[in-house]
Order: sequence, then C-alpha cells, then structure tokens
Amino acid sequence: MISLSPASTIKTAVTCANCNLDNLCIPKGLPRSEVGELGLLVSRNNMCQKGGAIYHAGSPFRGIIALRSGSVKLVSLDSEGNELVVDFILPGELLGFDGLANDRHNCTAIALETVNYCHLPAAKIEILATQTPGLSHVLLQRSCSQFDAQVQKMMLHRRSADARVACFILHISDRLKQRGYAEMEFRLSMSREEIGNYLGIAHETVSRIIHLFQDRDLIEIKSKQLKIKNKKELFDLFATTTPNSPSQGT
Amino acid sequence: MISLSPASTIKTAVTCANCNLDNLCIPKGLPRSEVGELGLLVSRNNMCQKGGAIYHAGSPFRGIIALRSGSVKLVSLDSEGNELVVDFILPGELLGFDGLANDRHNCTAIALETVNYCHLPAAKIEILATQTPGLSHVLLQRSCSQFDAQVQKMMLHRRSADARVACFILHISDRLKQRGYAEMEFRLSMSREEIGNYLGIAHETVSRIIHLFQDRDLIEIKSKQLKIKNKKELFDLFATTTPNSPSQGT
DNA sequence: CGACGCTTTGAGGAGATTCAAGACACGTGG
DNA sequence: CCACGTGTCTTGAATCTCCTCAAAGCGTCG
Repeated sequence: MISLSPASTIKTAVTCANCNLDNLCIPKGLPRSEVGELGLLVSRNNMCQKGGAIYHAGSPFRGIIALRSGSVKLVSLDSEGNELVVDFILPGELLGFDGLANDRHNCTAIALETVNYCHLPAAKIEILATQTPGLSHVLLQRSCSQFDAQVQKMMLHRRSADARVACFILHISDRLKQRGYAEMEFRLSMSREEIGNYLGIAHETVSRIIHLFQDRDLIEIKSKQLKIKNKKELFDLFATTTPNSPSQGT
Repeated sequence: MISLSPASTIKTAVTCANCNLDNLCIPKGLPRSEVGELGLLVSRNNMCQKGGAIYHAGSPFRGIIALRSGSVKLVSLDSEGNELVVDFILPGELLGFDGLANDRHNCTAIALETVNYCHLPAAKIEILATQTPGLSHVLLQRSCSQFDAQVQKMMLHRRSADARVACFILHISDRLKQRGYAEMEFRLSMSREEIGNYLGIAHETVSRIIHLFQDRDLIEIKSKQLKIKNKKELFDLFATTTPNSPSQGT
C-alpha cells in the first residue's frame, strides 16, 4: 500500500507521527502528543487519477486534504461556466479550505496527474478542535496563509505578462525546493492554457514569453520539461520589470 | 462613551452578548454561553481617525478586529513601495486575518473615515481556543470566507473594466444592505484612485465608467455620493459584459 | 478666499488579445 | 515499428481595450 513510505517493506502503518511530510503537512509545529491524536483521525493513502476530481464545487465540505504526491489544480466556475484556475497545489501542501466557511466547496480540485493524499474528514475537525486546540490553531494559520498567498497573487496581477511568467516559474521552483525536489529542473504538470488562466493571460502569450525566456537563455523548455538556466536574471525580471498598471481584456 | 449602543444612556457595558452587531460579528453562530466568555476578552470602543492606521504591515499580529462604524482599506505594499488595495472593510466586518499565519501583519489597515472598533487581542485567541472551541471554529470559518472572497475578486479580474465597476457598486450595496444600511443610496468613502487600485484599473478609467453609467441612467453620482437608479441593468452589465480575457498594462 | 488634492476629460500609444494556421507530441492501432 | 489522429503548443498579423500623459474643473478645508 503505502509505497511512498521508506518503511513500507515492513508493514508499519504510516501515521502522522512518522510521515515523511511531517514538517510540511498539518502537524508542523504541533506538540508530539497532538500529532499522535491527529494520526488517529486522518485517512491515508487515498488515490485519484489524472483528470479526476478530489472534490467538486457545490458538494459538501470533505475536509482538509494533504497532498503526498502528484499535483492538483483548484478551479472555480463563474456563472457562465468559465473556468478560473485559482491555485495549483504541489506535494506536501494542503487544500480544501474553500469548503470550510459554508460547509460546501466552492472550488473544484482536479488532479493534474495521479495523486496520493491524506484526508482529515470534515466531521473530525470540530472534534479535534475540542481535544487538540493546537491543531485547531494550526489550521487557522494555514487558512490565513492561503489568504496571504492570494494577496501575493493579486500583486502579481499588477505586473506585465513577462513578470508574471517569471514569477510563476520561480514560485514553483521554490515550492518544489522546500519539498526537497530539484529546484532547477522540473516538469510543469499543467498545460499552457492552465498557466495562462492562472496568471490571467492568454495561453498564446504564455507560450510566447516562455520562448522569449528561452531565446534569452534564462530557461530551457522542452514541452513540459523546464530547466532554469539563469535564476538571477529571471528574478530581476520579476522584481524589476516595469510595474504594469491595471489589467484589460477584450 | 459607547455612543453607538442603543442603551448607552444608561451606562450599561456593551458586551458581545448585547451588541447590535451580534449577528454579524464574531459571535455569529456561537452558543450563548460562549458569547459571554468572548465578551470578557474583547476590548471595545477603540477609535481611529481618518487616515490613521489600525495596524501596519510588518508589525506583530494585533488580533482580530470587528468594525463597528466607519470603513477601512486593507493595503499591501510591494517591494518597490507600490500600494495595492487588497480589500475594503465595512461596518460589521472583520479584519486582521493577514497577521494570523505568521504572527505579523502583512497588510496595513487604514481608516477611510473615523472608525470605532472592537478588538480581540492576539494573545487571547489561543486562550479562547482551549476554552471555547466553538469560537475557534467560527474564526476558522471567517478566515476561510476571506479566501472565498478573494476567489470572487480574482474572477472579477477576468472581466472588462465596465463589469468590474458595476460589480464593485453592487457589492458595496449588498454588504451595506446586510448591515441594515440603505442599499440604493450611499457614500463611497474611498477615492477613485483607491477604487481603481482595488479593481485593477486606472483611476481615470473608473471616473470615465462611473460617468458612462450616469449617462445611461444606471446611477447618479455626485462626488462621493452614489445613488443606484437601475440595479437590474447594472447587474446585467456585470453578469453579461463580454468576459474579458486576461489583463495587460503599460 | 486661496491652495491643494481629487476628479474629470481628451488624445495618443502600447501591451496583450483574438483569430487563424501550422508544427509538434503523444497515444492508438494496424 | 510506423502511420495516423487528436489535442496541445507555437507563431504570425490585425485589433482592441485600457493606459499614460496632460490639463482643466471642482470641491474642500484652513
């Protein structure tokens, strides 16, 4: 089963206490004792195939989910059915907060590749709140940091398309690094379309800029495989590019 | 002191239990008993003059704040000192969540007019978590609904400038209505500049569109005083206007 | 009543979009 | 193992919406 665990040869149950994501996932910062309690409530080793939904907008709040492997896109649909990519979630990150306020999800979470995840059911969250206040606080913090991330994303929307793409690449790189993956070379699991949607630019523009970066020797791109060749200049571009005023459209 | 309270002639202390905002503020959905406990921890009747800051980005987390009167803008500063208006907060709404994740605010809250607010200090939040788990959950819900609101705002960024302004007006109207204020006629406490910044468009564009709406008899604007004359058409504009692709800048 | 800041209005320019078409990649089946 | 087809990605050209710059109008506050 738990093939991701280093100790999986012996059938040791992987709990939150010995999870290899321990310092990234929910338990981060929790006292040992509370990690144990959390472990009893979490459902582990759930799978979802590429293209499948972990939860749908409008469905009852499933709970908080921690990605162990694979990546996910979080999308919201407007009244006309247009899709908005709200976020990408990488291994070690949490999702599900969009359902907590109203006990009903208002985003849909779709696997960009086969994913394996842990799941803290909605019903257990309130139980935990009484038994392990520390956990409750961690959840609150995580939720607020989602808000912080949104603020960052909004700031990005004031910049030029170039800067957005540069920032996007650097952001993915950083997050992968935090999780112990290679930071200079990785695979973009999402399509150009999804990147553009996320960044608020047309997919053709994403493509143009990615290749512009390649022409300038900042990156090397081959299909979805990306290699960062000049991180500094990429960062300068992101930090320096003439602040872009408001946005526009057709 | 507490001049906002209906019972203020007699010096009855206004607590969360008898606050006229009770159903809008933190206690919403809390059992009576817990409201009482909350009341003991909240600091009431704090003031802040127009232009003053309730808290600054970078300063230690102050806690959660509930606006009793007046309005506030929540701004974030980028590395170059450019200001981004993240949100406007109206009476009865909460702010401060931007400081919870890291125990340090990453936004600045500035009064757009003289404000009166209640204040649940940061240090008390963890105390409450252990004593009144219900409150803890309410905070988590509120925090997540902030996230939901951000998603809504992002969706708005895909639309044309017209639609954004229409949505902005309707959104303010709705929120005022919820708080029992007039929904069809009110004062915009923020400048065109701030509206534009918030919506991601130039202030000149805001001005042009507002007057375009007036020419079409959708609204009546006089300085900051706004009157909605044709809510339906305004809504149609917001809902129908050709979806606007991504954004651009200079 | 004067000064300052906010708002309005105009003209020109620029970045990103849209539409269209071709290249490429991948998975399927012969 | 290679041909084929679908979907993704790339590239080009024309267009558009909104921005920027500039200046005048208005309101407000001391």
